[in-house]
Amino acid sequence: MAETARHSETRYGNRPTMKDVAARAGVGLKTVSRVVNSEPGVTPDTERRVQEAIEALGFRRNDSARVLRKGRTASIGLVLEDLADPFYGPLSRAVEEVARAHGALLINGSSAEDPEREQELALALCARRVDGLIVIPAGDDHRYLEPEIKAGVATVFVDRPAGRIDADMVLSDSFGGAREGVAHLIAHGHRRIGFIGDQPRIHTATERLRGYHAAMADAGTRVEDSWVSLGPTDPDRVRAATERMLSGPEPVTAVFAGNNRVTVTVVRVLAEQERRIALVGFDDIELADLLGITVISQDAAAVGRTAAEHLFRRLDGADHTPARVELPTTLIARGSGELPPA
Amino acid sequence: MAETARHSETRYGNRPTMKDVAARAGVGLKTVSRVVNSEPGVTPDTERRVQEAIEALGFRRNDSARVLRKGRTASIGLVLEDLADPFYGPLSRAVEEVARAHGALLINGSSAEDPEREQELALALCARRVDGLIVIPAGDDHRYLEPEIKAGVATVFVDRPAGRIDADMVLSDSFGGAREGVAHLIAHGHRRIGFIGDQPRIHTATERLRGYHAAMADAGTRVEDSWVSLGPTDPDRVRAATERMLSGPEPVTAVFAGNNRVTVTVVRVLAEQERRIALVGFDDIELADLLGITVISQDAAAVGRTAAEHLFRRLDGADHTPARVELPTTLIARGSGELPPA
DNA sequence: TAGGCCCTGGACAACGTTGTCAGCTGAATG
DNA sequence: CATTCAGCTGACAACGTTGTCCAGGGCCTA
Repeated sequence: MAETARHSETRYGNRPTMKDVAARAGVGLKTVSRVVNSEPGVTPDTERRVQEAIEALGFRRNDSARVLRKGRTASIGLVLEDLADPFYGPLSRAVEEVARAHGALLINGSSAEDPEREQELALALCARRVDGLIVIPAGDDHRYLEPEIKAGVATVFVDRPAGRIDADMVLSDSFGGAREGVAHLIAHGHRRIGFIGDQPRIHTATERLRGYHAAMADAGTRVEDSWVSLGPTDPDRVRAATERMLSGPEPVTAVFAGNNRVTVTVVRVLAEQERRIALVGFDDIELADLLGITVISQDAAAVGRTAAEHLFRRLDGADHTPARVELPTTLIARGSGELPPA
Repeated sequence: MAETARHSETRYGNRPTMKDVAARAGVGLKTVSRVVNSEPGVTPDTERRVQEAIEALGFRRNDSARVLRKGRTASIGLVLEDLADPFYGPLSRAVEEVARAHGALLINGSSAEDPEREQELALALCARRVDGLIVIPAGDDHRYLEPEIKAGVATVFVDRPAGRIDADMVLSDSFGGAREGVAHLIAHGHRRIGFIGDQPRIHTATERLRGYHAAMADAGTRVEDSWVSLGPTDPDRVRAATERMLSGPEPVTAVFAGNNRVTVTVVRVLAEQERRIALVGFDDIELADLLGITVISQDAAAVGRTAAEHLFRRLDGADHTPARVELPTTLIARGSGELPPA
């Protein structure tokens, strides 16, 4: 007896279906479908009757059934690292705007920099049959997406390259940006320059480190091991790393911060110092202008927009070979990067 | 002839179905279903054969069909104002975490403060049959959601109250927070205090204004019309409003900023002034500690978490009457709010 | 007035999955 | 050796929608 009760409660409160609407309006099922989809071939009078029935019953089309029938979901998935990160907010929003322009919804999730969670999320989105997928890689092996891509899920990797798979990518010029930033410090007289970046398994982290080394090499400047620190970007570690560089036998006179989270912490630590230490950070930050922080800026919104547009171009049938787009960065001088060595 | 070609290309690259897997593994359809859902009653040997077929064909379950059959989508919708706003990032992330803990995906969209777009989005999510809906209202009439709520979509309104409908809400104490912030300024000797807030149709904006008036009245302090400015929070308008208050016949000595966007712009304008103007802002901001900005902080993550937990409690069957939760705010003194009148 | 055409409306199958139920096999039991 | 039972397995319907196709009726024309 509990059987039937449970049943009727479970499936979303017994929502009315087109069949119910049809019955109430005294028309055929298909006619309701035509009205709901604004298809031609329905008399104004019939349409009115159907609309009234829809109104009265509180009917709403079940898109799951629609998707099942049509094959397209009009939705795309976005797997990013952390929705709460100020870099990804604008990126996500830009993707959403493009999706909206194409009549698609956005489903997104955060991987929290965990490769397993990235995979889990991406595959869950594929199971929902998103038309396309934008992934900010946490892991470095994306072969698990091969069947999906082959099956037609338009996929674009963003911010970091895909691993062991040939696919579309939209990246920022991490190497060039870091190189320019460090060269900027060198140009202002610095030689002992620290680098604090993210974990080495993250591509952008190693690219930026590579840029650092390139700039130092360009200037014929030696690099001490103790000036470089890669690892998780939680405040505690970054703080410790910064303080270590500032207090060693050969203390640095400038720091290059590998991303926005690092920059924020480094700024705090530097504010506590007596010496004025120069700083250039990768990624712009809100209010950085007021704090006078010199940054290498990458346009998160542009990255997201580019990726999404690329994705929809793919969906619209263009099946050129996988493309790799690299967007330039901009150095914005605001003071902290122009301080002379102390 | 193009007919068949178009057809076969359209539906997502002819993905394999359970039927295909069954055929390849030489088993029945239902057995594949059992394996995919880890249901009991399958011989290890059979399971292996099925797994191999799945592997070989690159099969992935079609969740649309599953949803159609089962009635639950294991996903919730979040309609917010702007994903790129630093207040909503953490909120969204908190919702996501709770959803994840309940095995649900998050679909979200930005209303851009447009009531029509809010409705469009919310209803689109309902058509996808999300199990629950979290809405940060842009409009002030949510009767359009009545049939959905009646049909079983667990709905929670956040940050601002629902309009003309009885539903669950999770709010911050805008009135109390603003009152405390303004009282703080008064306690530090200010009498001519400006208020810059969002458009009056936004509930939190008027609540905060009410708090401002309450604090001023508490102190028996007169309020000039020219000290109050409500409107869109784009930098240009806020800048103009701020400059007007600072240059009138009775210039203010302190400003209360109605939200984070306003605060950011006001900080910029104040930095250009010769006089030191006191400031308290509603919402905390990244790096506000370094800039010494005193704020009324509301915990965005806590708001999101509370709302999501409430939603899932609803889904789990608790059908108490609609609840209204109000979360407290915290004043964080950092210097800008403690400046004496100039 | 008869014939043909267009316009509207409806019956039916199909989308890919899961729930129900019945059949089959092999082992355990009388 | 017959019978029962349990454990696997598969056939079939159903979920709610849309595409296909056909029927009926009104209107125009010859």
